[in-house]
Amino acid sequence: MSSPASAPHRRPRRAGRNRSEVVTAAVRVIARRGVDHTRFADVSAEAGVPISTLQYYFGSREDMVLAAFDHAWRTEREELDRESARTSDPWDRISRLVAAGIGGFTGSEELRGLLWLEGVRLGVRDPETRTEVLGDYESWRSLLAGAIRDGLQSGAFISSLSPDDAAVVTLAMIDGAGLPLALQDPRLIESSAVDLVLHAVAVLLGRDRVA
Amino acid sequence: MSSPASAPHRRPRRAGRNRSEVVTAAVRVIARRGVDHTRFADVSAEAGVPISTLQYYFGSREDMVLAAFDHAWRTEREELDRESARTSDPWDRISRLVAAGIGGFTGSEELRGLLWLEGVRLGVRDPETRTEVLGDYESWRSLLAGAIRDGLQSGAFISSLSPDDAAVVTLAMIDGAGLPLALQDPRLIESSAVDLVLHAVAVLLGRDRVA
Amino acid sequence: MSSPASAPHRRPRRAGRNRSEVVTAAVRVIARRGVDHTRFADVSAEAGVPISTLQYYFGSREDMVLAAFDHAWRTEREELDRESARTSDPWDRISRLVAAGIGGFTGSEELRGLLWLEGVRLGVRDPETRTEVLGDYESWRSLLAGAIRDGLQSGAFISSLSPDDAAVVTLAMIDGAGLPLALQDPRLIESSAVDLVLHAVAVLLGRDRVA
Amino acid sequence: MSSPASAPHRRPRRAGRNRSEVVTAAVRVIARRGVDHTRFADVSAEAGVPISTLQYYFGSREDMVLAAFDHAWRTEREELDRESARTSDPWDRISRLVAAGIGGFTGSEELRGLLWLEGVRLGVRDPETRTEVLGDYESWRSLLAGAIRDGLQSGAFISSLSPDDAAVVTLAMIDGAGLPLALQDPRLIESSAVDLVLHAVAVLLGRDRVA
DNA sequence: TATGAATGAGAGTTCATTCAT
DNA sequence: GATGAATGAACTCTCATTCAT
Repeated sequence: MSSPASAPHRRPRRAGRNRSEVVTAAVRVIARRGVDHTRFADVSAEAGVPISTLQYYFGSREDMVLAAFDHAWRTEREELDRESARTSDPWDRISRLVAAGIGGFTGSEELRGLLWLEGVRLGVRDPETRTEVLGDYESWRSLLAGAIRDGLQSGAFISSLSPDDAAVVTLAMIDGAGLPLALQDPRLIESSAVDLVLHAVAVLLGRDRVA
Repeated sequence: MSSPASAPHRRPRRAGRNRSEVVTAAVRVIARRGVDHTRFADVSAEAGVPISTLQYYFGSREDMVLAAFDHAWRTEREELDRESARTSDPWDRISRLVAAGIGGFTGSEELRGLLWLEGVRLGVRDPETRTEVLGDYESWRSLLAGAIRDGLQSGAFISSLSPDDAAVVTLAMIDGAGLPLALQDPRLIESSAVDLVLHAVAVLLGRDRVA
Repeated sequence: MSSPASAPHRRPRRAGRNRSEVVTAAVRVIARRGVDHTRFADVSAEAGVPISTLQYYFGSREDMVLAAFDHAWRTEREELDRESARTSDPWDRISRLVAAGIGGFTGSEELRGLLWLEGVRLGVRDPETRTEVLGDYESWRSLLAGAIRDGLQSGAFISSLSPDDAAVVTLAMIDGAGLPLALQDPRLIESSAVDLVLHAVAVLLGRDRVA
Repeated sequence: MSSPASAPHRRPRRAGRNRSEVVTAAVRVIARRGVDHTRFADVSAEAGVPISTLQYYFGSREDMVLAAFDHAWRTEREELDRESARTSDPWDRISRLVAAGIGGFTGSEELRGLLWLEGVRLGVRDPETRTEVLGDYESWRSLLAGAIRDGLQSGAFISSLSPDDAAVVTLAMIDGAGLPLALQDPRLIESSAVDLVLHAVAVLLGRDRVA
């Protein structure tokens, strides 16, 4: 393509770029079809590269799956940090996190919730994945706990629960409300689910004591 | 039930009895290995019957899985009803339900939580299963909502949430706390998880106002 | 059920009658689906009796097929004799036989031709069946040869072929025209096929020398 | 065809070549055992390649069968054209075609007749195959009709049948005589069958008026 | 005499993987 | 660095058959 002589790395990104495109394709397939129904052939079709190329990139099917999850966790963490950094107000931060968490479970384009579900399911049986999923839990909890701690210190919140415990419960509500949303439970639609959880969290944090 | 001493049929209704034993074997395998890794061979080994017998009983692998889930949902519902009927005190009933729900996710013998997780995962993609899972959600919610309503009427609880909404949130906490428990999250062990959720529910229902 | 002592044969025909109904059901299924696609299940459905009853009647699948063919050959022979006995005029007899033979290959209700084809196909590889099919050939040829011989003796026909050879050729034309008819060859429809073959046979027997 | 001494590809187009060898193996097995008894295992043994390779080549058993028939029809048509082009004399051409047609039904090495029979049997029930078999019929008939037309025009033949009709009848005799030959009918051995049919055709075409 | 329950054998299909370019 | 050809392993499914009643 260019300067074949002087460049020490002729196509430094080409391969890497293509590989990362393939990874995101794998992520999409896994979220849509589920880990156990993700075949090389599916990812091959989604990414537009031959099966043997996938194997060249990842080695085995299992390694492809792990690479996809690895990429997904990392991406999610970055997005989370970015999202929660957009405001300093504790309740605002919590609201954003709750909305983001529950939002991951709705809509046919949104694959985060499904991918998380696949991760949990895998983690229940596979120790390696488990560690990664628990890391994801920790990211969420620490962000939530941070906001809660700030609110308590500022006097905006009052709670008999420790910030960490409150974070655990809050995250539980996000996940526990997200799953029926993913199931299109007629009892829950996204907006009301977010409101409901936020209402409960507000009670928990003594934020509605004025009401 | 009781064969009157000299029954002409030595083994009463062999087929039906054996089939139901096989179903519970299938349930165990599904919970342990996951739906997608449940082979005829696995159930065959667990139940001690040849593969072809499984096919004779169920027709196809998929139908075997459905039969297993069907059995599991039905069983769970019966157990739930029995459990919640053991006391009339609203808070007691809620405590039992929370403990039962979260308890389903712990211990290697306990398969309910894992089976539920498989059901959710299936239901996300399969409409038929989805209906059944949502039915399960309804069972839980109606029991919880009933207890909450009783408590509100008796004045034991005070809440700005409707009984139905409070039930939704409570169930979300059970499920959302159950999953990390199934992942053996070091942050949660069973007893503390139950206490934590109960504490949060108590706050939600204005039960700790005296405390 | 009744007089268990004196009657030497309690239900002398019941079984036999049902068995023969089942045989004709098997014949229909074989003609429709082909020998190799005829399952116990198909005959069971067609005859309305359980599979195990078929096995009780015939022993094995193969024996069921043989019984069906046996019945079919016998029936065909009787019909042939009856058909050709209905007239003494040689050409009339030939016409009837040609029309009957070719007619067996047309229409969705007519299964004779298909059954014969199955028989041939089986006979090519199975000596036992082969003998039966060749017997069927003999029946046709002797009827045809008889008519031809009569015609030659009466001076109605003139041919350089022996009656036996002429019969062989005539039967070949019947079968050879029947197959494309069974294939719904647009080039052949039943009436024209019969006319065409009869025309050729007439030429062969010097019957159109006046024309 | 000829590799120019030092070709960089040691084995030229391995895939294509081997595949076509496998197809002919499939043709042999089908003719010998019949379509419905042709298993992957049989062709695998005959061709000396693993079953999975057959599936890689053809996709499914059914497609393998179709590929085999496709190959066989094409081959037969080419052979027919070649055979009939070897002489310009109408009667010679007819003789060759009759002999070739009937010859396909005799001898244990000769598989054409058996394959044709399988095709007919399949075509009776499967529309796709039917079209191909009827195409085969057309090839034969057009060659025969061409020779007959030539003979009529040259005055060598005289017939009250149109060339097309005469061709239909001639082909019927070939097939109708071929089947009992395939059944090893003691009444017919190859040479006499060919002579007999040729005699009949000669009469039909008014060729023996001199005799 | 007739039938339901249970099972073994045999076959096709999917899919990851290995190998050679 | 990337890809097509080929293959073995694992699994489901169909179906005839055996057994007991």
